[in-house]
Amino acid sequence: MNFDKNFDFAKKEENWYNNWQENGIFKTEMNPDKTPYSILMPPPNVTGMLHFGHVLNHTLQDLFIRRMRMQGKDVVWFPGMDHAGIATQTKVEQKLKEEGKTRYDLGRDEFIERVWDWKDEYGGIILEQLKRLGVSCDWDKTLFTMDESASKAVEHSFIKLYDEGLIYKGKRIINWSPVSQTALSDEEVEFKEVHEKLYTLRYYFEDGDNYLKVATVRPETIFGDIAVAVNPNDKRYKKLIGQKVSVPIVGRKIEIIADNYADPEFGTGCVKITPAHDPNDFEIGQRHNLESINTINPDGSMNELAGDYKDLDRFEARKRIVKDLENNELMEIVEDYTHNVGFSQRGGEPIEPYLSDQWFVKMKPLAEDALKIVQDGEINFYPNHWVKTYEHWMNNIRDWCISRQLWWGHRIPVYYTEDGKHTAAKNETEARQKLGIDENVSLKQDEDVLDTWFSSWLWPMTTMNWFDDEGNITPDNETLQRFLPSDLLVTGPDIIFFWVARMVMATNYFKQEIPFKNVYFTSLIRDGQGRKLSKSLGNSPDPLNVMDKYGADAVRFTILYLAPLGQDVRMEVDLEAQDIPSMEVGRNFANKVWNAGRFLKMKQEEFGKVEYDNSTYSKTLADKWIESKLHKSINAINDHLDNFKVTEYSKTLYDFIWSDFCDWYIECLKIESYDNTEEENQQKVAFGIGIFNEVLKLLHPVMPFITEELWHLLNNHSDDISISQEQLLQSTESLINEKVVEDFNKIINLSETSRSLKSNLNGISPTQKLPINIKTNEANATLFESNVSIITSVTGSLNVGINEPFNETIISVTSITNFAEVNLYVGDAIDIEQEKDRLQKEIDRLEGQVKGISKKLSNERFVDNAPEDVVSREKKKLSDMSTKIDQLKESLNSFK
RNA sequence: GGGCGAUUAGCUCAGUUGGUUUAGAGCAUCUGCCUUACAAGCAGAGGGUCGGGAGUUCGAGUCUCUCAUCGCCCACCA
Repeated sequence: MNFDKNFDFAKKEENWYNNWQENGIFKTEMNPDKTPYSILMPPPNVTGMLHFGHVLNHTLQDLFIRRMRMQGKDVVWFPGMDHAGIATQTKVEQKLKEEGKTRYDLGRDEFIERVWDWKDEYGGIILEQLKRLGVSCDWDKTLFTMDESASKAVEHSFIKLYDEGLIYKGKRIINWSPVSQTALSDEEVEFKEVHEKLYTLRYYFEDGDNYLKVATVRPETIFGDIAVAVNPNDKRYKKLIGQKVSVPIVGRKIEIIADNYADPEFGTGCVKITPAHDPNDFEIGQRHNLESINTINPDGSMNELAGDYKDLDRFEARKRIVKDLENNELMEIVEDYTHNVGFSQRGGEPIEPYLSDQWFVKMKPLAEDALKIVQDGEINFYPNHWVKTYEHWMNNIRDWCISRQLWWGHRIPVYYTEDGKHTAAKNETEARQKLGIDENVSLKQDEDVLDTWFSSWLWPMTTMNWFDDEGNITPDNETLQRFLPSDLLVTGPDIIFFWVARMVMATNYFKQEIPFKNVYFTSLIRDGQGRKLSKSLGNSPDPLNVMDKYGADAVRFTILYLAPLGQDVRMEVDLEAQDIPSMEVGRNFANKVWNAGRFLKMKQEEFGKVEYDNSTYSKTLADKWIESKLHKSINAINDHLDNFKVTEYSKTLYDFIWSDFCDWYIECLKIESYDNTEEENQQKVAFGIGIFNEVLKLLHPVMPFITEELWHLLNNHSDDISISQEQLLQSTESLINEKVVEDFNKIINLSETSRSLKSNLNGISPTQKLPINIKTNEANATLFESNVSIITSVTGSLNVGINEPFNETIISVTSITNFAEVNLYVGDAIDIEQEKDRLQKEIDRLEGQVKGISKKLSNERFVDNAPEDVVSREKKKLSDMSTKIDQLKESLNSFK
């Protein structure tokens, strides 16, 4: 037999993936006779590397896509890649730095060319890594967010929003990254608690004797001070309003103004107002018509207005100023102070609130519909509690800063005349038309590019050919018509605002559609200490190493098995070994499946391969039982996946295959084959393989490789077809036979009872075969007689008597089940006192329970209020237990 | 400050609308097995006052309130 003892995943997984691609197994069909099903794949960053978040994410998506394909749906799953503005530009700039150059040395056009070169050479490694995982998307449809079609979509939507008044340019306080030297959106800033100092400074009045105490954490911004605010109701300062004080060191005179923003309870109740460096101060400045003085350069150093401190980094400047204030007795007090400061989510550098001209999207009008869509249940979130987070964001939405001071990205399609007139347009010609100027007037395009998410929010449309490859709008094309909205989006809750919410807005605004019907928010994967697995923490092994060790199937299975809906997953990691030991769950399971297949193949070769013929073969109890179990499992699987309960789906498969199919069905097949003719055995094995083929299909969506291999080995299929083209078995209610299940459970129960009896006896080896006798009613007796060889084998008995007269001459031990009394004839090798003790304990335990149930039943309120079936169940329990107690007492007495 | 989620065996987690004797599984532990698909396996065993308290109910791991601890998100008063 050409069948290795273990599945050679290292070789086979790669072979099968190549095979699938060569044979176009994942090609989009566009078959109008089938029901459409689509999943919107989140595009990874072009700079990205595979991490366990991707593994979970794409395993889930692939599970649903493969399953739907096997349910006869016309599936659409398109991969893509995000140009990742800042990340990519930073990568290339770092490379240039090694050559001793900056992007300014190259100029814009040449720099962008270099980025494209970089992209061609290093970009998109992650897409190759995803193939290792086995994802079955249509690679021919891969879209890059900088491709012509996607870029035209960006341009089109910008112009439309601009024309309709939803995009505007304004001078605002934005989040500035001094490292990347660009603006960031609010979502890209993370607040962290920091321990700093609170400095109380002296702002002297014009008399030169008295001073106002003003607290600040940023003394370096005094150069931008324009006023001091006090609360109008603060009695201490009421009469000072309108007076002037001088800024320490600087000496400039500023006015004391009244504003409710000043909290009398905090600090001294006086706030210095620096509109260019604080969002709240900016608003106060607007209210009071104050000037804004910017004293910091884009790189975070002080500018010429900071006098002696010019060119110092703002933090260095702070230290010096503090010292100088102290030396000049301008410092009242320095206290420890803990507060929150914004950091760049990407680079981790402190963010500078910075006054500058930027482009914004007006979000309120877009948010109204987007909120309603989710509240009305047009889009379902799994788990549902994320709706609250979504609502909160939508209700408190702020305008989105979309301009970035970068070169890599979609350049803002706005053209300016020299005198400052501007409009958004596809090109200069269109701009001239819109501005009503003639072609001699020179135009300049905006220098900035758009936030990467500005192309991402169009993804549901751009991936479906909203614009074609030549850049023409094709809103009525077949893909969009049939597959928008997508059926499912699988993503992490960390990008609910960045992406999910904005896609709802954009798709609704531009296409009057919802982008997707269901959103599955994945678990977060954490290490043994509960920390998120992340590159920056360096606490994550490379998934590729883990797959090398356990196989992609095992990793896929384990991660679904361990990742419940809405709960984070903790996995112990071994960084040194680049290992996640819990992956053994999947590996062991894969091995189990493999060996079940191996056994069936062995039997097939032993007896000869035939077609299963249900007219000649008569099914045994075990056959009917496994069929019932299979169809029940199919129902359970459907139910779980309809509700996105993937953990339960994988547990159902695991238990069915391991406990039912391997532990019981295969064992029965072995035993039954001893008494069969060869023809019967051929049919029996063909039947068993028939069941196993259905199992493989059910398992294929989560373990695509091993199931493909086994399906081919057992059925001798040629390599150009795939199990993924097969149809999943539908459950047939008539094959679910509860009587059969009940009967078979009795056999299982007999087995467990006698094994347990035996292994708890001193002096008897568990492998020793002994005679047993089963006392039971007539119906059960018939059942057991017709399955006596199975019972003999699974109970490990020498022989099995059914309702034979009790042989009192041989010492026996007894166990009482709900339907039978099992006597194990042990001879005199056992410790009788120990056995008596065991029986007495069992009697005591049961009597305790009988007492409880009797009490319950004598409670009138229980009998009157509880439903009838509950009461009768309790009554039956009571009588069953009493019978058991009697039987146990009887066997106890037999020792006396 | 506001919101969300968690707390069940040594560890990681199940536990469906309250009602099945003894609250389940995997891992780990202990005992015994190389039984001819699988030692990545098989058989058996031990281990839990379901975070604390109160309440509703005939009946609570499950519903309500409260407290505690942990995690996450949002806001950001110098």
